[in-house]
Amino acid sequence: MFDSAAYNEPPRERFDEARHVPAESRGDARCESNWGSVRFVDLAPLLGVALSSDPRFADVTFPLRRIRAGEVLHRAGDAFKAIYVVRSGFFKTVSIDTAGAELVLGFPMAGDAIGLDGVDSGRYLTDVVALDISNVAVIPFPQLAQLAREHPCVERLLYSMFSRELVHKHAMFWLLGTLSAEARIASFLLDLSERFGRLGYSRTAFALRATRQEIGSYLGLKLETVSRTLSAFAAAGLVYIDRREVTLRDVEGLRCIVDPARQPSEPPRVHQPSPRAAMRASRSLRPAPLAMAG
Amino acid sequence: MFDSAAYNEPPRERFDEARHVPAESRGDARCESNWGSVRFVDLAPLLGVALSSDPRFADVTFPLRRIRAGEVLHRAGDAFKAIYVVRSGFFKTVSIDTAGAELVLGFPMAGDAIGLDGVDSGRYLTDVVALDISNVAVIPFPQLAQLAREHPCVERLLYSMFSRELVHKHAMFWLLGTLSAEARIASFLLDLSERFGRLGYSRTAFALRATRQEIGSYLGLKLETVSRTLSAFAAAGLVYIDRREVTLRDVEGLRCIVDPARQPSEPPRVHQPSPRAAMRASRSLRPAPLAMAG
DNA sequence: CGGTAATTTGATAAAAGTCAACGTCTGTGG
DNA sequence: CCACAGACGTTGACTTTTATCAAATTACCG
Repeated sequence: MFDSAAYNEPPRERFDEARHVPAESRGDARCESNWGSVRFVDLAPLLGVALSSDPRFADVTFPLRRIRAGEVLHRAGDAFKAIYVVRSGFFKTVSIDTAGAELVLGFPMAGDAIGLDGVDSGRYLTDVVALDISNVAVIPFPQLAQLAREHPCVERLLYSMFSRELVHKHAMFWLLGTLSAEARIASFLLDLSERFGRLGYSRTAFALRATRQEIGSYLGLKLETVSRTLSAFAAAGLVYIDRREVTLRDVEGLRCIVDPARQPSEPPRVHQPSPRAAMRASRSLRPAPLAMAG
Repeated sequence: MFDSAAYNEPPRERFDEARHVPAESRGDARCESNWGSVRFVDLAPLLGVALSSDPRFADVTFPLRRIRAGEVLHRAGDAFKAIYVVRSGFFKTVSIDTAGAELVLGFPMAGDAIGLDGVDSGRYLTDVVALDISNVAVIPFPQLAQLAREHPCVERLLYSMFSRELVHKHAMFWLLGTLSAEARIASFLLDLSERFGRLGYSRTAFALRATRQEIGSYLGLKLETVSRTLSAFAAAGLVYIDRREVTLRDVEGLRCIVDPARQPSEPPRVHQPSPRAAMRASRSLRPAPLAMAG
């Protein structure tokens, strides 16, 4: 029913074989010798927390795992053994419903934790697929739980990871429950901008790793609506779009689309109509702007 | 902007005064002597978990708090000191956005935990308002965290509470991202039915404690759409509705509306058209059934 | 290079929102 | 006890938004 089946195919095995890693080891931590490891204390800053300087942490390391675009980090139903902390790259988290339709739940990137949804049942609830070459730290959950029992700072780290899920939940309720298609997409672009910026990348020029369909699934929209809205944003001068490359040209304008109450403020350079006026204009490329409301 | 302001008003204080509880004590645990307490081991079954028979649990009790309809359990920004486990009653969890609009995030009822969203930041992120007279156990979080460190079963309880939030998150993504208004409302009714049933109440007759507006906010719909859809369900014979009293007359039919792939199966008693056909018919009470698609 | 997936765009239909009016319940105070 | 105010709910007419269907174009992978 879905044409993105390629993502769900097992990746070609010959690379794994070439590295003398049995295919079955995908999904667990045995591949550590291949891709090195990272010290816990070095991982913590990425997660936005500080670990105490307790010397016992000096020895704690976690294996790294490299994932190529299209490969699966874990699937729904796999045994939950570890959570993953993304060090680089880009993923999609998806759930396949009873009818086989794919629902994108999130786009984890560097600094995000993956796999917490398996803690309770002992099985992951989602598929996680890399959309770009990625690198993750594999954190065996029993080990993390033990560290959390012994160290208040790790306990707080664990709570913080859960908490981010709840913050994301609230943000998405708001997005899906109250925003128009335009506002959802503006919000999505601003969110990516913020996240890339926090990681040290450009806040205004970045690549969408996801297809229009994946973006639409995440935002509760159809792919055509995503495409049209991006085109309209481009026509309004808010962004420049070249396929999956995005350049934000008027961040404040995008913010105004998310929150109409916001003052349009002065545009970045040359004279322009307000972002919302420009959107209205570019929208009515269609028939005629008969904007005389009763 | 919102007419449900009454819920956000502080409840009349004279009752509190009559009980010699200062108004400031709403929101913390000082009122324990008024409403008794509950042993942890007696609370656990409600949460769907078993506690070990460790004798150290025998002494652990938590204070109870009674909340009347319209009263606030906690507000966004309040200091996070405790989580609450609902023993009886019905709440709404709401977030107020920058424009002052209210967004309903959930309807906690018996067995649900409230307040986990404060764990990370030390402040609750939401307002929680009782929609019915309710009774909650107040679980000071530092105490729970300590128990979790010492007892694996409490640790798992804590993970389980977070996990339920994630399951709810996925379910709501799916609801808000992929379902029509009809399917959302059918899904909502079935969810309430299931939750009431699990608590030992009727699965087919219950009261909506929330207004149409609150239900709509939760489901990402306008109150008129909620009202219309409930009326259409009633016209199709799927439910009987009297104001906030709901009787489910065709649970299987509601399931078919949520998941059209499902076989309509034989209707409960007398001959009826398929639920979806009935819905189509009752919908086109409006102009005429000109159903000749090109 | 060729085939497939991804994207864009248009025309149209369906869904849900908006605005408006009216009905109904409830609790309060005369 | 009844009248009334205000919140809640229902329904209709109409508009706007988004989905659907279709077709053409472009990019990417092998």
